[in-house]
Amino acid sequence: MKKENGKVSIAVIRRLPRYYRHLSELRQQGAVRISSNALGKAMGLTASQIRQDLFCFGGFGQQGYGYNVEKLRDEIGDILGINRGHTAVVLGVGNLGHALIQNFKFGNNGFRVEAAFDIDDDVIGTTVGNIPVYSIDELDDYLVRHRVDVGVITVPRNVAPLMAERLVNGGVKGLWNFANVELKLPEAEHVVVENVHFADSLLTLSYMISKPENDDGEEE
Amino acid sequence: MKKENGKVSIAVIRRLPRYYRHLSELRQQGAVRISSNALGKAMGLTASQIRQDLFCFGGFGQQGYGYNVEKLRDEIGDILGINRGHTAVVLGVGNLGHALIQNFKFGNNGFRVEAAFDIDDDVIGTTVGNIPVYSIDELDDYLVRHRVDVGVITVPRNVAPLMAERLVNGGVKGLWNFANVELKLPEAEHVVVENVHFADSLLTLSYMISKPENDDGEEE
DNA sequence: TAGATTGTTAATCGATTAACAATC
DNA sequence: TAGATTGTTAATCGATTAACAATC
Repeated sequence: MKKENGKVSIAVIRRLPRYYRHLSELRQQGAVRISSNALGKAMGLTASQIRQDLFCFGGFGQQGYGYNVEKLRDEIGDILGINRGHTAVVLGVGNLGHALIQNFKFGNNGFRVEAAFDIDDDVIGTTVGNIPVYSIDELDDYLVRHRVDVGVITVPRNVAPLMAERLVNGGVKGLWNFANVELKLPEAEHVVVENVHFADSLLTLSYMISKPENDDGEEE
Repeated sequence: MKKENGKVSIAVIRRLPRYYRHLSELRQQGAVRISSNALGKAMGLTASQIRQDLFCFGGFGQQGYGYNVEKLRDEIGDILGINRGHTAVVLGVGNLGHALIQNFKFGNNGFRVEAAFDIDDDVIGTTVGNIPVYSIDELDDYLVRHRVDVGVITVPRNVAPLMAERLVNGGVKGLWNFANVELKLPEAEHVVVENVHFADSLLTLSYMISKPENDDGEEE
């Protein structure tokens, strides 16, 4: 029943986490089944798009019934790789690194953070939310001895490219980049970069609140 | 020469901050002119797309020459609303709110953060990076007395919707939402929400590093 | 069975790319 | 002038939406 042959477009992939989130909420609210129509209404998508998206991975529903909330959620979680025991390390335990380690639920997304690295002697040797903080000097050695899937980059932008390179050389599969630079990787290494560009996000918002020259509604 | 009539698509808009960032870097490196071809190569886009994107807003280049780096940067900054003196307040001075206020360069993106709000008595009355922290109880009153364009939501997800509502009722034009929920606003209020969903981002990365069943390259 | 809703193909729409005349 | 590169229209490609037979 599975398909998953033809490359799935990035647009579809980026909707999967949203499906997952909504289905998780529905499940918590005790919903057992949902139709593509109802899910679409809740998420602001067309039912057609949802069915088309899921069709990329095979059929998870049942005609005349709809989708089982829990089953669909779990299937999507599986597709997203939530059950693969992914590991991560955090580079840079400044404000942002700290915030991520302490507040962000890596576990909910299938990741285990196993170590953090910094240059600041004041934090090296401490733990942040149970995660040990090592000197950045130990990074390369650490990567040799541990399988790390993702490096989280929360260092200042000027050192980000260097850190990226070391992570890639150490064999990580992906970079989660919070530094406001486009990382160019050592070629041909086949490492995926996912950027979280705060500035781009805020500027997009800036554009959207700026558009109407006259601030009184009345458009379209 | 300007156009800007037909709705500009969201895909184009989300590329504008990237253009702005790249042009800023080029300018810093001393570049004076650039062709759509060279810019495209640097950014991983086609020259055609760049010209088409800019065409949405009118012509900023010169045939046979290309684009003046500084002029184009400034024009795009203008389009993005960087010179409108936007103001913002931050709701929630936990790890993330703290990190944003201290590390994120709001000013570079045309925003002035004027206040922060929290429920914790330990931070109320203090300042974080020169920004005063008020009690959340004072929010509504504050919004009456100050023009605030954007509310930055870094509170726990369970209180985020309530905060959003209060901000919207207080007259903000946009919400920059870091809480991992889809905010549904009081209808018809015409407020823009820009989400920064860490979880969605990480799960997308998770998908991309999970795909090949066999971990040895060999794809194409 | 009748009703509902999916899986899946076909039609439409929009975004990207190509092409080229205009012009610096 | 000749060369370069844009502005802008046309062609292509891909993503979304519509339609409907399959089937629970």
